[in-house]
Amino acid sequence: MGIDSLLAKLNRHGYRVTRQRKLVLMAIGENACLQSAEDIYERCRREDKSISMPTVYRTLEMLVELGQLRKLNYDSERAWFEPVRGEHHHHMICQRCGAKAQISQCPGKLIDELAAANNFQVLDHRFEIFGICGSCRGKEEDVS
Amino acid sequence: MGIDSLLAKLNRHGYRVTRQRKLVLMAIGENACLQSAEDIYERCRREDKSISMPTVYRTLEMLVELGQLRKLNYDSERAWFEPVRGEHHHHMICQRCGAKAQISQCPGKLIDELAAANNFQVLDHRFEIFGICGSCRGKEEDVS
DNA sequence: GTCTGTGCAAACCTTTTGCAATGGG
DNA sequence: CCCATTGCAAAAGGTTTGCACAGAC
Repeated sequence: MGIDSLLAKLNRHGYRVTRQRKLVLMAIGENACLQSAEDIYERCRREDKSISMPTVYRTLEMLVELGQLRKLNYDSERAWFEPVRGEHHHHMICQRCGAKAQISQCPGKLIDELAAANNFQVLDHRFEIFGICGSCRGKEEDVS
Repeated sequence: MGIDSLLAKLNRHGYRVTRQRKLVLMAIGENACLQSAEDIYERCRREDKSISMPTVYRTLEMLVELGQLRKLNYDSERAWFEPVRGEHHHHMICQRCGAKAQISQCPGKLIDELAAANNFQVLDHRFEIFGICGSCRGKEEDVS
């Protein structure tokens, strides 16, 4: 979904289209991968120094509620956000360089089986792999 | 691993065996499922009111480093801890009542395939299912 | 006796909130 | 014009740290 259709969607839901909301949407759209609120704030400030952190957080919260943004908590440091678009996916996260690669495979079949077996209504799921990415492993070999 | 052998392990690693560390180990041992630092603190205080929150956190950190405790961050509220013992498992978490059921199935095969395909060295992984548990679904039906 | 571990208080850091001023429709 | 939205400053809340004292070995 492009920025314009997202802005139209805000409008349709009774939200006002402001300079700040456009900035946040652009910041998210530029980078398809996981970003922290701080990342998004910095990206917005490159365009307009007057935007504030509370506004970024409030906009992110709104987008999560509208189903346009996914919020992930996989470490205790901070929350991570990514646009909901394209294929469903998960992540492989490098603990050395912080690289976040998307993986299209999902243990969905396993989830369905578990849900059926336990009469559990699934609303969401998390699947992440942590370790050292190929690039960092290459560098390790160079050093040793 | 029982409390005594854990205390012996602390000793072997050069840590002193203190009243507070015994309390934390007992608190963790009593409850096999996920607990927050606050939960563990309260459980300790039932035995001894003098234990402090920083000590609980420092002990939890030590146990994570010793590989005796797993720390999970699946929400933005707080961290969750569980003893590392018994079978490897994941969790189904009820977003209504907070119940945390262990699930023995693990997408390990998928993880191995992805690691091999991407030259990724896997150090850890997360897999959680969120939704409404069977018990809460039952109550829902009663109301409607 | 030595040096690790503890409690207390305060700091930290991300995220949220109260409020008066701004600006979108 | 009205009221949603904003920026600022301050609060919140989980977690960590500095420091002097207590206690394990």
